[in-house]
Amino acid sequence: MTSSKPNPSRPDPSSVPGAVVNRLSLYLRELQHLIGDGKETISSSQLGQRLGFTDAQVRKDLAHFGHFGHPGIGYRCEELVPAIRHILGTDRQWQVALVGVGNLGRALLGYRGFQKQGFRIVAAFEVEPEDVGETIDGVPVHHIDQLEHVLSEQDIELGLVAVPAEKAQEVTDKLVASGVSGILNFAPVTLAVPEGVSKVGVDLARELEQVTFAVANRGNQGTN
Amino acid sequence: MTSSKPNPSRPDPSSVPGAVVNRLSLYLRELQHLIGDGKETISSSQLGQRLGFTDAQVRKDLAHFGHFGHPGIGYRCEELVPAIRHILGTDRQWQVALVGVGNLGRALLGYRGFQKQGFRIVAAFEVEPEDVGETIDGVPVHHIDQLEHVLSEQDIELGLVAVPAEKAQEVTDKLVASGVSGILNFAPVTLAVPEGVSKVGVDLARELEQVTFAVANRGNQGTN
DNA sequence: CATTGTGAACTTATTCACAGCC
DNA sequence: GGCTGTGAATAAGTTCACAATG
Repeated sequence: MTSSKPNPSRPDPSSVPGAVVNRLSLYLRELQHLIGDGKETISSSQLGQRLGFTDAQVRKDLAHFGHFGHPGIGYRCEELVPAIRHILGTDRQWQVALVGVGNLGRALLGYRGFQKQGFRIVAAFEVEPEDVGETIDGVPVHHIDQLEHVLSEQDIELGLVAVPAEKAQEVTDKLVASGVSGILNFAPVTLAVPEGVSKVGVDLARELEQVTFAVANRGNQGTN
Repeated sequence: MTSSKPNPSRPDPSSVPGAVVNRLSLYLRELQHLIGDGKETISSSQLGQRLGFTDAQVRKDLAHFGHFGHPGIGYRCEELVPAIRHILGTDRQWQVALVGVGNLGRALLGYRGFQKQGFRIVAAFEVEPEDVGETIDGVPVHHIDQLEHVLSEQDIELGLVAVPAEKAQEVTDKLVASGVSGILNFAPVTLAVPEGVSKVGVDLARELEQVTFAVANRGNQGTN
């Protein structure tokens, strides 16, 4: 404990359930759309309605991190967006490395959504000699053996793993050894990462399986 | 109730929590790797260990759907894999339509992981005239106006939405009108779908935000 | 007076622990 | 002896409901 009176804007972050963080990023996305539509404030019930949550859920989630609302008014979009970005850690730029410039890797290099949220892919890596040396969407493709060297110079904190399943763990180990602290993994394997390194996995076939389960068992409207 | 004695292999599927289904597909993936490695049986504790769950969790999840284990032995991989595929609905082929052959759409067309799990993208759609008529990875690209027509002939049940956010709802409405019953959405918006249609959203920037939260708040090992 | 923030009630999910089985 | 399936116990997450508030 640093102070006797708990600071409402910075509660113990490791006690926050993952589901809350997931919803937080959903709130952020929706708020950004709302701002685009010129809306100035939104109530917890309106926001919840758009995303399929209750008003209480929205308020509780946000209350984990501070007092962002205004009684009688709701939440001011322009105020809440930077607050959530701060919580998520995206109130600054993150430099990202990509490993694997196959099909998916190339799509990630061109994906605009990353830049919009402050992510910049600044280096890509491959084993295939024919891809090395190329520049794709402004990003230089290095040989994978250069990974540690390039990362040591560029202050890259996040890694995208877009290699075949068999190579994913090996690549992950290299990223970790090079000091990366978070990984987004597109290979269909569960990666082992050391304590202190975070990872999230995106497996497209698994996502579709969630859909087929719901379809085969009629009426599960599903995760966002 | 259809019978007095509850059938253990087919419980009410809509009562199964989404988180269970999500883990189920993770079990499936791991089991498929295990078979590839020549392992014949696995215990709930071993399987749990590999994925970061408790043994009880694994057993409870599977017990939702039937009696798949063998006391003293564990689960037989070759037996459990088809059982889970049946539960998830992937014990058959699913025909899939893709809308949007930009960056991401093209990557999806070439993605091998879909085919491995029984998904076949059989038609793609675009607005941009220069892409229409093309064949990418063996998949014909039709004009979006042909969507309803093509889908009516091909028994396509799932749709992949890989268009810009502004067009995603419109495209979704068309897919739904054409009889699709499940949607995997890559656009960074929350889609509205009618009752009875299932959807799952994959927002790459949001996934990365889950990583940055964990990194910015040290030690949340993260999903998967 | 619409709307937040929040304890208390409730619901859902996870883990424990052990009888039953191979 | 090793391991499952499961009811009971515990923990976590969600909703209710209402006092506080600009």
